[in-house]
Amino acid sequence: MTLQQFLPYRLAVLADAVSRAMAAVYQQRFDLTRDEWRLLAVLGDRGRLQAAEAAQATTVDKMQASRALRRLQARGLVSRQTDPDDRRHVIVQLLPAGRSVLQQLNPVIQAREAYLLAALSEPERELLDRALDRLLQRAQELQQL
Amino acid sequence: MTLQQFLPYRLAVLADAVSRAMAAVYQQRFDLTRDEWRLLAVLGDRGRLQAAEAAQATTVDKMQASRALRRLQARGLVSRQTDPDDRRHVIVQLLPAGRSVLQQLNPVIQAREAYLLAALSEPERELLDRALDRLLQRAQELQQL
DNA sequence: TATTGTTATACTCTATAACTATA
DNA sequence: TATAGTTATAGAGTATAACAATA
Repeated sequence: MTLQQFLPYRLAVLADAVSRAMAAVYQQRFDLTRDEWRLLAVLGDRGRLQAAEAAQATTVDKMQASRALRRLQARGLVSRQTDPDDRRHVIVQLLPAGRSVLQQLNPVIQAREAYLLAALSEPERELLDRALDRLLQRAQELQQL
Repeated sequence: MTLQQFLPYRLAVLADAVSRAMAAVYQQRFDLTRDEWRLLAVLGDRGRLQAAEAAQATTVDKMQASRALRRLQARGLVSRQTDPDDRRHVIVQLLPAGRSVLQQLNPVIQAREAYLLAALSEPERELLDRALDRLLQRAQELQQL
């Protein structure tokens, strides 16, 4: 067993390095946490969502999502309103200030992603794409044992 | 920007799932943390090391490594001795009890890794191997900006 | 009785830096 | 003065479960 060749270790080291490279952008420029950024990104992409939907789409658990959304609301980046049709639901929506943050962040974030992907040829990218999906599926199967 | 297609997000989700699938093994069977397991694995592979070398090889920082190694020593899995040639150095070495833990863990851990990799063909595995290296290199470049 | 979201709490992890001893 | 390792400490993140409001 060589740790340096062990796939779980390599994935952890890579994900950590990539995550830091991205976090540096949204932390330094807008003082956002990873959860806050993910929630903003999902709201930017999919519009109004229930809190639970936003949590699921970002793989942030509902408790952390609740706190992150409250911070985003306090900063005027999103709105939170109880759904009149089912008053247990909270509808979350991006506000103009939140959209502005995304519009400033996205070019930088996407440029960094593009720089990473430029390490690979197009066929390699497609294969990586499929490999990540398949590995995730198997990892989730292992977790359920 | 779709979070679900964003490479850093996908890597984070995958690494987390894979990490949990492995941690379940060494946590439940031997009450080891991730850092403790990494240090044991490196010591099993490379024999006696200075504390700083062990930390570097596991990407665990020296402070966390110091604590993890003390816990491993308290459980009788490793020994820590000041190097007589330079009394600032601490030499860490796997003890028989530590080797026994590794011998019980490794087959299970490696079977899980093999199950993950069975999702890919041999040429795909080779490509993934190179892709992870190249992506890591670029991620580290981005971090230094 | 079940569901959505919030609150509480304890625990772990992480980051920064100060400190000790050796060189 | 620099290095290896340890200790201290505060802050962030995580996990579990209890709770209130609503259905």
